[in-house]
Amino acid sequence: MLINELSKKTGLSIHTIRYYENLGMIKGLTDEKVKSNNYKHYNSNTIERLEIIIEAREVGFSLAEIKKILTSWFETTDSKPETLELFQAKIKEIDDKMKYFKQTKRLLEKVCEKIQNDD
Amino acid sequence: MLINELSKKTGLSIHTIRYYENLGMIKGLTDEKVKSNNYKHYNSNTIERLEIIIEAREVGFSLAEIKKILTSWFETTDSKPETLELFQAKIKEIDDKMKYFKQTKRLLEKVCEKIQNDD
DNA sequence: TAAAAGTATAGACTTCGCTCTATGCTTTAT
DNA sequence: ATAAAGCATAGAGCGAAGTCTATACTTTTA
Repeated sequence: MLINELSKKTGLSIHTIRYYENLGMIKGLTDEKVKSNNYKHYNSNTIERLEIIIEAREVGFSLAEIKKILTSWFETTDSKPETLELFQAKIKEIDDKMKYFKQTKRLLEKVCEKIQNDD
Repeated sequence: MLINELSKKTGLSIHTIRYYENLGMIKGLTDEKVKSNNYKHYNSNTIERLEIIIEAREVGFSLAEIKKILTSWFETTDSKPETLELFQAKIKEIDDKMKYFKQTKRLLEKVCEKIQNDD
């Protein structure tokens, strides 16, 4: 599929997809058989990768961090202990953030109660 | 307490604290009795506010949004329905983000398993 | 009393993550 | 065959959230 279809399937703008491609987070391939253009083709793996990007950026991970996650998940075969440690640290980060989420949610709920009781 | 102490108690840099003060998210008071300087004094309420800021920015809320939360929590007495709706929407946002958190956490756990099994 | 450290204000600079514009080539539609 | 739409690259611009620097005054310390 070409970039337009990819954009529609993921909900990301064409500009954003190209931005991620420039950062090396996804990769389209130009069809060797067609030499008249250099249009890039994307496959279902690209969609998978973009969905992971969307999820992880919601969590607040930087694009650089997300790139590492993608590499370890899709490309790397070696099992470096430091990579393992990195991701274990990320899991801990998520758990920590969950705490902030729960606290902030509770605060917002209290704010709502306060507003409703001020009638 | 002066800004240096506030910085140490919250872990935020003096620059960041001043930045938040310029945005109107916190407010220090100059001691009227001391006219020779205009040093600002902060109290425990400022610490509370900064702790809320730290929590909520982890959640991904913008400083403008956080400012609204602070105002509703500490200052406002009126109960506008649109404010209530705003915060209810924010609570929903948090719930949605929680889903992404769980998915990303699961992915990271799988990445860790993959690394460990590749031995 | 002189030096060092703390405080305030203003504004420049930086990074991140887009977003948009210009230009030019290719393909599709009429 | 011409116009419209799609694709690519390069680079400019932007808003958010800091971060840093310069300058000047005040307070503390030696």
